[in-house]
Amino acid sequence: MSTNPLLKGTLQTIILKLLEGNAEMYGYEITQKVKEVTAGEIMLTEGALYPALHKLEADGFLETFTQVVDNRVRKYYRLTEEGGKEVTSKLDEARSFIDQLQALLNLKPVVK
Amino acid sequence: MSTNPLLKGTLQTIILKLLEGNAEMYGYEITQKVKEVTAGEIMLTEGALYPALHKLEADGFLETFTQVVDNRVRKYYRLTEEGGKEVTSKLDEARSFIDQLQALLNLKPVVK
DNA sequence: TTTATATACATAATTTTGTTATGTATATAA
DNA sequence: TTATATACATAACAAAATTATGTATATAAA
Repeated sequence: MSTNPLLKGTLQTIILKLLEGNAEMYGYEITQKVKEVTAGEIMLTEGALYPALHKLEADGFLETFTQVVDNRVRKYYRLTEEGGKEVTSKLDEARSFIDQLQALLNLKPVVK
Repeated sequence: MSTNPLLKGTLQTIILKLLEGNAEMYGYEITQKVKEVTAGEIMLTEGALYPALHKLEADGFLETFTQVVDNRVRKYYRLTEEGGKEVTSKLDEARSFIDQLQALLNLKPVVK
């Protein structure tokens, strides 16, 4: 898997948002979902994804449980209550940052 | 000065774009312009800005000249021809990334 | 007058957060 | 039996920030 350098700083937000819309997801599923939604343009690397999931769990934003499917272990993640609040907060930040960035780069779409 | 963690990866693009619209700018001027355009929400740190300018120059995208104003030295930067092409390329990347990110975060504004 | 703030540059130490590489293990299609 | 997909994890490394520090001048405030 390969990634975009612009991803920096947004990975946690992406994970949290996906888990807001999906109740529970496992790591590999997250990589596939991101690939699907972005038509293959954003591919999460495992070296970035798993440490990010571990950190979100350590921070109390995610909780986990495992399940064996086809003799393979899946580790499912879901939002904690704290995590639910964090989604809102991170989304606000992302929204604001995208606005400012578009202003700086003159990419602001003209509202008709 | 303080910054947004989301800035990661976009600083060079911001610098290049500002220099596309301004012919020549010096470092401090860039920090002020960014602050102004983003209503103080994005503040470039000197520890990020100056190394970024030096790198863009080393890469051949910017050229410099100095000027003394009020007994203080200013180092002006302007785009090289190579730099001009790089702006287009970086902007395309940024545009695409913002699109994908908005899709993932469900922030896509509804087109009316 | 001396102190804080603004202007103007630069760099070193550190931290964050990625990429790349490697490892383990099972299932399935070629 | 070999490659690819599924599924996790971590170590070595690199990029790109933050934070801290340093130099120096101009100007407004205490």
